[in-house]
Amino acid sequence: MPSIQAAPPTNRLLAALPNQDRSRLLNQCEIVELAITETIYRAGEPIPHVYFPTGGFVSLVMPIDGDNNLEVGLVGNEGMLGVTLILGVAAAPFHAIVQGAGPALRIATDVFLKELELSPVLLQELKYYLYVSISQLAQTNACNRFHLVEARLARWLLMSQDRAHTDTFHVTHLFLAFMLGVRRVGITKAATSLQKQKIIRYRRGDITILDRPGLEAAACGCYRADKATYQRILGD
Amino acid sequence: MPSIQAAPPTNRLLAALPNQDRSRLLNQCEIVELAITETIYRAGEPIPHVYFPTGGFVSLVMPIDGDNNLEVGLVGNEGMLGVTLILGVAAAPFHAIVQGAGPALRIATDVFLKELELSPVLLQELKYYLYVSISQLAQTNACNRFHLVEARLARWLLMSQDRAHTDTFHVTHLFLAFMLGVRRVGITKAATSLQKQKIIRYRRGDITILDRPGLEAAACGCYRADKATYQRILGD
DNA sequence: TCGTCTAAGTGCTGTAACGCACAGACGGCG
DNA sequence: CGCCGTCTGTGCGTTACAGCACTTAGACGA
Repeated sequence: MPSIQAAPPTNRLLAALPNQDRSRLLNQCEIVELAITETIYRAGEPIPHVYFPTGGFVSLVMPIDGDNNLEVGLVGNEGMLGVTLILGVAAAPFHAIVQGAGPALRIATDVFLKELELSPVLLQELKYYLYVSISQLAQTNACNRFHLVEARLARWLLMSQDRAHTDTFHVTHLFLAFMLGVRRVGITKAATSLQKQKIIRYRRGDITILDRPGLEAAACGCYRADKATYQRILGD
Repeated sequence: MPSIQAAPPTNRLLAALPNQDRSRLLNQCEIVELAITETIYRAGEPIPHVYFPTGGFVSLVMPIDGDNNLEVGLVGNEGMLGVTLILGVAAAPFHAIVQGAGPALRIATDVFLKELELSPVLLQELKYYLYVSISQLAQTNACNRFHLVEARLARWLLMSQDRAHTDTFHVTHLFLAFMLGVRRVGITKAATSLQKQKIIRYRRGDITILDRPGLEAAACGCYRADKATYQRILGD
């Protein structure tokens, strides 16, 4: 494992499979590099491939009223893109937009569906993952309603750090505003506050997390709640 | 208490099944009366029965921070309670609280799971329903973020009317505030505005819808979007 | 070296919604 | 009948965020 820094070269869903199922699935995969801002799925359109991110991570974005967007989920090496295929629907429910560059394993949809039939363990695991995703969707819903921008920003940074496996990543205030459904200035205010507390440092789109415990304290409980749900359903 | 004389005696999911599957399922069902404010599931706790409402309807409520709650879904005779069981998880993801009194068909969880294995058509239909529920969860998320209380109240009234199958139902401002995650006074303002436009009339908890087209105009596009999604995935 | 671009900071005003307090209004019940 | 609890209406100050405009600061290429 030629790991640079902390980035594990694996996807957690795949890692949990029995050896035989995993190697059969891996044989069908190709490694692709996710490019930042790349749109992988568009809401309502067919899903051509599923992805198991290993290094990159991807936002799930719900469009509304034509001109607004809201991030409703984040997928990294703990999850997969296209899990709703197990429900027998070809169309993606949301946009999927690459948020952090990095590798992913990719499989064509029809091949994936055949593999699902061959591996009950894989199917059950993905059902669990879908359940976790549903719970987190509802958690995010309530979070957006009740929590302040600063706490939500802190939560977003924690989730991104978990998926980026690095302390520094590139994301502008404008893009964060887009993701969290607030104005850019709202992000500027919240980020400035976090910076004054020496929790983060940023410079022209490069954000560095300086004080992870401080960030966890600044975030709302939703971050811990999400992790707990994942652990409860998918933990080993 | 609203009368349910207009309620069709059927559940749409069950109605769509082939005769043989439906009658086998119905044989295992018992008819129960859902009482208003009754809690059917608590988030995180096991699901003892699944329900197919025929006349009553039920709110799905996400608890957050211990003292707040947010409605994330509404289930009437177009859906079912406990659909996440098809993912192999015993625990309910949200609270389920009866919103409109009326009958429902009920089956014990273990019996239901056995029926699922016997009826692939039932399973596929519930997968579709779960997909629709996920889409609506995201829709509600974005709606809560971007739309004003009055539009969201209008949407809620439309959804409730669809599920109550009557123009009048009982719900106080306080309860609406609880459901929509706003203060009671916010509901009072929005409801007063709708009443001044002669779209609704209410009196001590009894709300009557006077002008359904007007209500649809006052609601945000999320109402239509939800219906379109249901129709696209589950329509005949 | 200079113009241009993009990211970020600042200041202003407007408004949706909150928190609270209190007043009327109706209905059930002793 | 009168009391009380529930439901609704209203007002006032506060907060969080929106919308808009403008400035500052690096980055970069001609």
